Amino acid sequence: MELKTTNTEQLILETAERLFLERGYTGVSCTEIAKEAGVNHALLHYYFRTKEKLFNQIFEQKATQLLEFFVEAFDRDLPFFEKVKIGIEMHFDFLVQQPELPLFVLREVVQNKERKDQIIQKAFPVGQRIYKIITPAIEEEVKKGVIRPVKAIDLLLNIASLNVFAFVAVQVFFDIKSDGKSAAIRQFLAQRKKNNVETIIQSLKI
Amino acid sequence: MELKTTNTEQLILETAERLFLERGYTGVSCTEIAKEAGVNHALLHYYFRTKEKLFNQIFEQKATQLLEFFVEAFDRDLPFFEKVKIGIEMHFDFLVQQPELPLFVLREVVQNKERKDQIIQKAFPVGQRIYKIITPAIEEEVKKGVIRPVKAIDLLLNIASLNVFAFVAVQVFFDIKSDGKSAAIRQFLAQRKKNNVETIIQSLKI
Amino acid sequence: MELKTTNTEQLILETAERLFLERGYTGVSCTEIAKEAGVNHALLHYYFRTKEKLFNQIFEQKATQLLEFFVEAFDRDLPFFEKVKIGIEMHFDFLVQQPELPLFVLREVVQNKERKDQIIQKAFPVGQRIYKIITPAIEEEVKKGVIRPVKAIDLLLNIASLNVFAFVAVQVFFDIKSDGKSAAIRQFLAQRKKNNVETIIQSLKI
Amino acid sequence: MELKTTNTEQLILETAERLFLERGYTGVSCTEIAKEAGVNHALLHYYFRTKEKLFNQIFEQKATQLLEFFVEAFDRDLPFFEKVKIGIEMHFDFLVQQPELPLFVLREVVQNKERKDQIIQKAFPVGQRIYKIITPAIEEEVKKGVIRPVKAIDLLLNIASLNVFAFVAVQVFFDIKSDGKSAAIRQFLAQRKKNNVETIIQSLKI
DNA sequence: TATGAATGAGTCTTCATTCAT
DNA sequence: TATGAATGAAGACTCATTCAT
Repeated sequence: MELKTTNTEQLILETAERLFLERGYTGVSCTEIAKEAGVNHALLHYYFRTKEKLFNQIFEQKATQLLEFFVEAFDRDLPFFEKVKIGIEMHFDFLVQQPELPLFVLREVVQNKERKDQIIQKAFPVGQRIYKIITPAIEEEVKKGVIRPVKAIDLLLNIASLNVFAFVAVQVFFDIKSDGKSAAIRQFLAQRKKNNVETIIQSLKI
Repeated sequence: MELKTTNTEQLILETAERLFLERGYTGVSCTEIAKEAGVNHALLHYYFRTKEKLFNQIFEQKATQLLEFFVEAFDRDLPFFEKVKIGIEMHFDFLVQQPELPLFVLREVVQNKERKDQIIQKAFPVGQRIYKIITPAIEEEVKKGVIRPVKAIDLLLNIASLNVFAFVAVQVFFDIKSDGKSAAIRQFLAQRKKNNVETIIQSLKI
Repeated sequence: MELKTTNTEQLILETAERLFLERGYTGVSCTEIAKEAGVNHALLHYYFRTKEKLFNQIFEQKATQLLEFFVEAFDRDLPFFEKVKIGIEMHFDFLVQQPELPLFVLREVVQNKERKDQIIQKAFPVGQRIYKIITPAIEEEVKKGVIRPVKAIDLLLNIASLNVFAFVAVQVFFDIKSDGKSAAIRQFLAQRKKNNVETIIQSLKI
Repeated sequence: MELKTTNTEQLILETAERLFLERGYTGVSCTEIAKEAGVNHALLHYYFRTKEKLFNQIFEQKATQLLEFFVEAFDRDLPFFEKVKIGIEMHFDFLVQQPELPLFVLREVVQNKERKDQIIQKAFPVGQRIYKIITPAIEEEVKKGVIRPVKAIDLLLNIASLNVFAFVAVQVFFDIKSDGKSAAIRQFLAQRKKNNVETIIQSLKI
């Protein structure tokens, strides 16, 4: 809704986003954000009032992205196995762009009651939408005898587990900051992507 | 070696463990630990010198537990599918005891280079041990034509993904602290445990 | 270069100078400096970052003053005995303005290796300059048969000893802070000034 | 008067003396003294009650030594010039044994009103004794026409200045702790000792 | 005599925030 | 819009001291 964001405001926001994603709310100070962005640290409060408000703005955006993209990935009119395959791959590719995203959201959700409530409220409609997409699709395939009966929630959690954990693992095993997009990382992720699709597809078959 | 740890020292350690598991290194202050434990905060430095040392003591123990138990779970002389099933279940049950453990370790590993290196060093031998257990078991089954060819690392990551993520999800969806072991949580976890075993087993079949 | 120093910054600096001169680095706390200056003690760190940096700024200035003035005192184109007499008197008069200076510098130099190295580096060129002024002057007088042969370094140390010690003694025997410039102190110093000139001059004669 | 001092008490005392001489009252902590002495730091309070009391005990002893030895040096039945020469040399040799002593005493006296009063009280009778030794000796020589008229107090301060300052200078120019008794230090001190005697003697002559 | 445990006060320093300009 | 100055609260940590054993 906020149509006009100054360059400076945007700069602060981007810097804060980068640092918060790296080290979380408590791990970053306002002074550091300001210094990194090259602005006076009083300015940060001029634009965002408090650290909490600045953080929440970023957090809300990021959490929303994470959730909504999960739905989008599966919201396609395709044959069932295609839908699942494409969905997993799209979700995975989305995370490639922002590998720090899932752990960032999880970390903060778990640490802060308010944010947990906030995200659950947001997750509920998202969950319903995706549920409505996946449930009938599963039922149809089960009726056709192509897949074994599974609950939609389990399937979705399985996908989320495998995809998200790939990026958590990447952050544990590799130095994402300095390695950037090294060949080793790319290879590891490619393998996990392929594995995740196969694992889910295979696990559904009778 | 340190056979005698005072009651007070133990009390501080336990309090610190609880708080650190909840909110991480940067999210907890020494003053808070001391207050929560009901002791003077100088005492905390008397026993542990620095916050870092206190934290590391806890972190190392927790990370070791997490890693070693994963191996133990699969280090059993059983038929392949049994080994996998029992392994997943044991690992899952272990996490039930300490649902905050995986996110705690992941959080700190990702945030702190030193701790990442520390845990990778520790993870390496553990990884090798489990790899030696699983690889020949897989090969044998593949030869028998019972399972499709999969890499051990992929299988293990799949298991870790599904099990760990169940507890991350629990922390997101439920209020672990106050709910304690509510029926809803128990039910959710029971369902995920069953699902995880089935998903992995099914995904292996040809 | 820094032309503008706030009133407050200057106030802190002056208060710190006064207290450090009185009681040395370890004898004064940041809190005390702030309280004495009537400012919040966070402000002290806002301007100077650390106690060490604040102290060093003062110390360097004071040590430089002390050294450079010693040279200046003797850097005059005068007949030998005049040069010595005027030099001693100028140096003495300089110390009258800042009686705490020599003991302050000596105290910190002896207590802190880093500062010792720092001052020795600074003292070296100063020493050379004054050496070049005094040595030929002595040699000439010796050749004329007016004074006995002495080493420049000994003459200079003798002067420094007598002058500096007068102010150390003043601090021991009198209460410089409350007495301020009492008659007793003035008289004592006048007598020492006269004595120092006579002692040095007499000691040079054949 | 305290006849029995335990080994441990003595050990603490010696350690404290060494550290206090090096870095002064505020520069040393009780914990450090105890650690250095290898004893529990509560023991230090068992023996000496407070840091202040421990320090004062050492300070008083050291200050007394410093003062009394000055008298002793000149309290000899010798011809005037011999008395002065021997006195300077004895005093100088005494300081060789404890080069840190004068600066230590001066530092603490200046920093602490109580200790200043304490030492002045002690210095008074000492001063009188030495005054009574030197004054008539000077008068006699003046009468004989051998020396120019000087005040006893000036002569004594001159001697103290030259001798003490030699050891202050040694601490500034050399690294007394690591160099120990290096050749360079020995040479410097030998030269100063010779210079001090000559300077004083020459300065007295008509 | 000796020590481990405990503490209140104090150390330096950083924090998020406010305000006048 | 932007900043330098200012502050109270909190950060980790050390201090001298006490006390029970």
